[in-house]
Amino acid sequence: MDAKNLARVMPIGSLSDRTGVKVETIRYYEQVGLLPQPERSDGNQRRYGRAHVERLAFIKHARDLGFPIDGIRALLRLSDKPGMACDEAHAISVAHLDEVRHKIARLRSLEKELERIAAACSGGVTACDCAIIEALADHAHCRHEH
Amino acid sequence: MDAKNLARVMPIGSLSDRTGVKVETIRYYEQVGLLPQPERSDGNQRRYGRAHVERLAFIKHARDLGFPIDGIRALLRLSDKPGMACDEAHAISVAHLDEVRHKIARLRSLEKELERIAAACSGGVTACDCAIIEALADHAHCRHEH
DNA sequence: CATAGGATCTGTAGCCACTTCAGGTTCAAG
DNA sequence: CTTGAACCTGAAGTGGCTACAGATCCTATG
Repeated sequence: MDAKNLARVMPIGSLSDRTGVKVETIRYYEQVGLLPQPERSDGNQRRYGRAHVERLAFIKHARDLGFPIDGIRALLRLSDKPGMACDEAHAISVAHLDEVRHKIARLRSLEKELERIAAACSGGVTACDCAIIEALADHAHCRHEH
Repeated sequence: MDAKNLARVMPIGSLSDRTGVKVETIRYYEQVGLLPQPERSDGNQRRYGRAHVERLAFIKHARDLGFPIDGIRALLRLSDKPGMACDEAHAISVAHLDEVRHKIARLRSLEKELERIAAACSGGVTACDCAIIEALADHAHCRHEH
């Protein structure tokens, strides 16, 4: 019974518990227009329903996947008026995927460079003076672009 | 001759050109204590020398490698008093390398998930209603953790 | 039914690492 | 000497929250 009641007129803390999104973040999402303003209790506290849970779960999932707020706003707009939406949703996702791949590529070249730099000096005080700092001081030492 | 003169009493724009760091960013680095305050012209404009070029190049290189400002501050402190520094520099670099590797791992699992989601709907208007939006709405569909 | 204390409210400031802007001053070429 | 590019300061904006202060509300217990 409790669960059902909660589903109808949840306060913000319960919504937070259900979705794993912090209370402050929920208020932030409302402020920036991702979540619609919910009804309020007599004492002016937010009361959420099932629709809010679903929408916030959608937002959280997309954020976890790294979509920026603006991208999510676009996806939500599409999901509100379904039908024609597919092409556009696909484009947004593919663009995001592209970005993720670029980030991966970039980080991998950083990884290689950092490995090289860190290996140059294994940490003994005597051996270097200091290879890491020297490597950072002179870009010409690098074997990879960044 | 011009190059040598520039090397002695460069204005901020030339320092920017030489290092590839934007003018505003240079002033920002000064403000947060990464770059020492340079001498000023009679008209109160910054004049930089060779030492600044080197230090700024170090900073830029480290930033390009993704070191946070605080890490760079630490590395610079070490490079100022050489000798004992190596252990610490090594620790900072290895910690950073670790972080980079974590980011890569995380991004790779996002990549997989986005690939799956984007492939579910190839973009044709007719076929889906819409698989992407559905996938985002329900975390339970996911094949990977995130 | 009173009260205690946890949950919620608003509004503001802080985080990182810059970027942008407004409104002024200085410098160097012609 | 004039023009216009470069430079100056200080404040505000960016994204995506997080943290706080000080007030109010809600509900479980005595």
